[in-house]
Parts: sequence; C-alpha cells; structure tokens
Amino acid sequence: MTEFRLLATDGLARRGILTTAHGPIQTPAFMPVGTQATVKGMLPEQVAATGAEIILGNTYHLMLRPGPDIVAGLGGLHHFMNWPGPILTDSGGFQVMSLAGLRKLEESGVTFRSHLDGSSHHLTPERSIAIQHQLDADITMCFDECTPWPATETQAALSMRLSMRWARRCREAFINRPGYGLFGIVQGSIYPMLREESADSLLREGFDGYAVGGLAVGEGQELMLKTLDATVPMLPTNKPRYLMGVGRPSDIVRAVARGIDMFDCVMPTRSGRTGQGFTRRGTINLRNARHAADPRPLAQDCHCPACRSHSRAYLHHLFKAQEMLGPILLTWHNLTHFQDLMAGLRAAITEGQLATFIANFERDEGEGDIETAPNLAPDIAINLDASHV
RNA sequence: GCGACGGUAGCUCAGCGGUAGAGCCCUCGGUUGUGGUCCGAGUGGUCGUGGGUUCGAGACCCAUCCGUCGCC
Repeated sequence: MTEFRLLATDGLARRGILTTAHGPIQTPAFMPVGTQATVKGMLPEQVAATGAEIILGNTYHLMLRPGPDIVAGLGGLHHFMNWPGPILTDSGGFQVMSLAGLRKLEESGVTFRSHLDGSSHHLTPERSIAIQHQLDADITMCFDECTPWPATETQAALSMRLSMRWARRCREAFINRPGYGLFGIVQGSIYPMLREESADSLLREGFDGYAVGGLAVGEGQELMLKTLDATVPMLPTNKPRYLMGVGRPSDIVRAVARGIDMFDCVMPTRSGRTGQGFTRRGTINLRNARHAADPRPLAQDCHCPACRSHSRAYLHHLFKAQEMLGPILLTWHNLTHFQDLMAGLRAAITEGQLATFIANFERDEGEGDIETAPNLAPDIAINLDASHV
C-alpha cells in the first residue's frame, strides 16, 4: 500500500503527496525515465538536484540486461543504481506495442524475441509482477497492452479487455507491503464507453493508483484531452492518477488542469540528447546554425549548469562536434525545466491560481524564441562575451 | 624520363553510349510508459582541361594538366 493525501484542489487540478517506502512524492509530479537503471547522462544526485523525487525503470529492458536476479542480488534497483528515492517500474506493456515486430501476443502473456541476442522471453502478468518485486519497485505497474493507434472500437475493446484480465492477474500476483503500491492502467483508446468499462473493471479490483494508458501514441493533443475529459472523472479522488508517457509541457499543463497527478516522458531526456532544448518560449534546436555565435544562455532565467555557465554557442558546438557533454548539459537543463514547471503548477494549485498560471504559460509559449540577442547595450554584450570565452 | 592506375557533389565513391547518382557532411523538420536511436525534407556537380567520333559522350579516341604507385 502507498498512501495518497490531497493537500489542495483548484478546479479539477489537485495538489497532493504520495508516500512510498523510499520517500514522499509531491504531486503533480514529473518522473524522469531511467529505462536501463540510469537516467541517461545524469548522476542520480544530479537528477535529484533538478527536483525529481521519483524516476522510472523498465521491467522488459532490465529483465534482458542485466537480469532481475542480478539486480535483486545487489540489493534492488535503488542500491544497484544508487538512487535512494522512490522508483516506479513500467511493466513492459509499452514494449508490447513499441516492439510489436519482435513479439507474439497471447492470452497467457507475450513472448518477446530479445533485440539484444534474439533469445526468447515469455512475459506474463505474473512474471512481470515478480520481476518488479525483484527490482524492488515502490510503484509496480500492471502488465498491459498499450493499444496502438489507430485502433477501431472493436480492436480497442479486445485489447482493453485483455489488459483488464491481465490486471486481475497482476492484482493477485502482487504482494502487498507497506509503502509499495500497484497501479492499474485504464485502456480503451479514444472511446469513452471503453474507458468507462476499463475504469469500472479496475475499480472492482482496487489499486493504489490509476494510470491512463494508450494515449500520446499518435492521436494528437485534442483527442488525448477529450479522452482525459471522459476518463478522469471516473477515477477515485483519493488515489493518484498517472498519465503514462506524457508529455510536452503543454500536454502536462492541460492534463494537470484535468486532474492528472503524475507524468513520465522521455521528452526532456531524449530531446536533451538530440539537441532540442525546452524553454518557457517553446523549444530551441541547438544544432541550428543560428546559434553558432550566440553568447546568450539557453534560458536567461534558468538555474541549471548549462544556463548558468555556458552560452548557446558552446552548446551548439558540443552538439555539432558530437561531444558527450552536449547531451549531458541539455538533459540537465531539460529536466530542470520540467521540474520547475511542475513546481510552478503545484504552487499555483495551492494558491488557487492555476488559471492565471496557465494563461501566463500559454502566453510565453506563444511568443516563441527570440531570434537575435535583444538590444543589448555594448558593455553588457561585452560582459556576456567575456564570461563565455 | 618510362609505365600502370586514378581525377564525377565539401568528403569517400558508384555510374563506362541514352534525363548525373549513393552514403557521409551541410541546412531544416519530426521524435510522448527510451533500441544514445531512427525517420523525413532540402541545398549542393560547366563529370580535371582542350579537341575529335556519334543523332546523342561522364563513358569511346587523341592531346594535355594534376595525383598516387612502380621502374630507370
């Protein structure tokens, strides 16, 4: 059992605390993705310094390498990777979709052909839960099928009902311990009737939290938000709600306004590795030639090391030269940016100012990046140059 | 000096009689429970130079320049 306490609400948005065996999580929360027992390019203490309180691991990837026995033998995922805080593990359900070409789906479970060595691995609801126990996940996710997009209503219903049968098996296989929770996952694609049926089905079993899965898979933000509008009200108010795999800052802000408490997404980390930086005014591609001589920091008001100590020109150079410090610095910045956004959302909900916060957020994003250094006085420009030589 | 091989996009090269191509680079776009990926679009060439043969030459012939290697 994990414990969830609501501290404040503002409209449908909620401010809460989720307490786990390895510590509390302030919600709404963004969880950086650390698939292979690492948030790529970041030391655990650096991840924590960005404000993250919980990270993700992945059952499928850790099952293949290094294997659950090795992780368990080294004291679980927390000890293995030296992340003392809470960890949520994805069950492998996303890989049922993303690795569709490498697996066979049956009622009992899914047989994967390893992308590493071609070996065969049968993942069932029971085995996924057992592995997540071995990993010592604070939050275990039900093994499901992330329904691909697009899906007809018939396909979505078959997929969702399979996930619901699996959810029951996960519930039975999960060993209840204080501070450890099991989350169910609502499926049903974009069809409100199926989402309702799925939520009902999960509520009968009873979970420590409820995830909304199968979104942000190509349907677009408008359909995703419509689906949330139809789904979130069917979930209990006294348990956390987790929108899986989402998203961009604007997705997160709008989902928080609809009552979502938890998010995870590869966006800040993957984008950080490929040169896309997030700012209040939208994204900036640091590989673009226009940054080659720009002395300004990526974001003027950001407190991360990339913005405090380095110019856009330097970050641009690192990416063009394929130096590893580029992805490290930009991942650091992006994670900081996402965590700052979450802190802002939490404060706004507490103060009952979410509408104002969102209005400001959308105004800033609408302005876009400023193309050239804005009317710097010569002496200020020189100072900026000097600080980056 | 002689001989062989080579000179086609910024780079590495394919094309050897019929509308000049690929990969990389470069300029951009995409990436939503992560295979450090991957996908997509675009810029870019008087085919070393000068003649010739041919309806048509990057390709065949002659000359010439440059490069690499080998031999005197």
